[in-house]
Amino acid sequence: MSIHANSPEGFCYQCPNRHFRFCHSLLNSGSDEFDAYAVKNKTFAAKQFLYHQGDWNQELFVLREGWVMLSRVSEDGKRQVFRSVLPGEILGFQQYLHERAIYSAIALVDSVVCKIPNIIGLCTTQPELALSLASAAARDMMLTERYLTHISHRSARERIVFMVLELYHRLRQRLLNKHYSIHFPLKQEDIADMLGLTTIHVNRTLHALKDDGLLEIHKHELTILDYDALCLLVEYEPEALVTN
Amino acid sequence: MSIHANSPEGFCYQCPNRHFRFCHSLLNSGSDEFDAYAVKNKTFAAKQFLYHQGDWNQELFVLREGWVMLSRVSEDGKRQVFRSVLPGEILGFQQYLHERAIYSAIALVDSVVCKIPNIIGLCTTQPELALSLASAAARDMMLTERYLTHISHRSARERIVFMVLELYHRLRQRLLNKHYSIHFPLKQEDIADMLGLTTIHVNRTLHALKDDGLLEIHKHELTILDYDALCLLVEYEPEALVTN
DNA sequence: AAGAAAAATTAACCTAGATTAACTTTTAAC
DNA sequence: GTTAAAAGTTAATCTAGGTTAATTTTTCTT
Repeated sequence: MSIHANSPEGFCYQCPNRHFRFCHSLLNSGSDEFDAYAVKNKTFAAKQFLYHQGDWNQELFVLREGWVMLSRVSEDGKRQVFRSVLPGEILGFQQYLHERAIYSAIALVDSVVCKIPNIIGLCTTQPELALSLASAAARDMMLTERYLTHISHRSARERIVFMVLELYHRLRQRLLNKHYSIHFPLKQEDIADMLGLTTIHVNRTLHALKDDGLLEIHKHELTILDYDALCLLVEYEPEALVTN
Repeated sequence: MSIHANSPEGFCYQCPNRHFRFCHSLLNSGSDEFDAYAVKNKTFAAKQFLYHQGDWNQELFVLREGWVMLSRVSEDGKRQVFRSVLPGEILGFQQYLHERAIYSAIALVDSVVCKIPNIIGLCTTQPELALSLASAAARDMMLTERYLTHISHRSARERIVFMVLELYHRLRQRLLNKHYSIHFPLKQEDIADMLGLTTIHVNRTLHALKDDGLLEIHKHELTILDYDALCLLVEYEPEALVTN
């Protein structure tokens, strides 16, 4: 007997992400096929890996709370950080194409993820769910394409500003900002590996940005000091960030 | 009365892409809901735009033959080339998220595209189709993420070699190579705008690659002269390129 | 609270690739 | 087949960001 996930007994009932498209699709399926009790939620401590590159992992996760970073270490030891996964976003879908994960997922802060069992099976009976999966994939695609644009053609300063603005807006969509501040667990080395810079140059540039009164990172807290100036600097269009 | 798309009368019947996942899903739906005659195929001459950035376009295309390039011009006039769309690949799904196209699609050679009408409606009744759409999105995502890795952390030479190897493998999957050669319509300026380099430096680097006996571009034909050396140079793993 | 490890910072120097400016070859148009 | 425009080529100079190396600060451990 399955309990409807929308009922107060359901684990999803009080989840702040329940209105985002993918969760919404899961919960509001016409039938009772989706059982919120079947969602195994799991807590990962900071610095714990959800999975490693090369793992044979076939699970789809939704990040309920926390901050997960996707990165890959290449043969020559260099590390590429792909992107951050923020609350309400999906991870692990890539493995349905490759049998093995091409990157590792690490929790940067204590995080809670929901493992969605048998997503393919659910999609088979719920086309709307499959479409929201496609939609989530397309959104991630867009984020990544935007990164590519802003990273391959821009200066170090612009790269950093772009990254900051994007994370800020994604968190603000989830109401996870405090005015112009966000909790920011990325180390300078993470920023460097994400943007293709050296930690030394990231450090230099962050200081310059602070001196110019644009933004500041202090004790894992990032504060935007001059929002308009930052948007102007990188032609940032917040509206391009669709909600999912 | 709809004619089953798999029948010899169907436009798809003799399409070389019919076995790729998305087309396969369209054609092999249990029902007769998908009518291959409903597919409007359209020819675009070289240099013609399929759509422009900013267009309000809600159509999903499959590229039947040719070569389409996705690019965007930013406020300051710089152009970013996102990627090439090759035969059998999908384009236009991005617009289901944004109402407007964030980039332009231009045919680099004479191209034929199939416009899939009412894809959302079809997905509603055919979950398998929605899943293959999600799968295609995830594949494109992976291509783009791979680009990101290989572009943001690598030298000009490595960037170019990576791009070449990837295009070569994608075309080879479609049997569109001639031994180690492919038809290559990208101009040096396109390569530069794709990789975040200047045309001058692309030129220099291409000459160096030719002098080193690695690869050669001549009259829109690209020839890989030393496949193994190229793969070694960028740690290229062809198997990472899933078929879709 | 002390010690060790991780992260951030600073400075000196160096190189890959940008910039500027011609010039040549190829392609397209009439 | 001529001409104009586009694409490709070459060289000289310059700079953003990399490299190396050392120091300081912060964060974990016990």
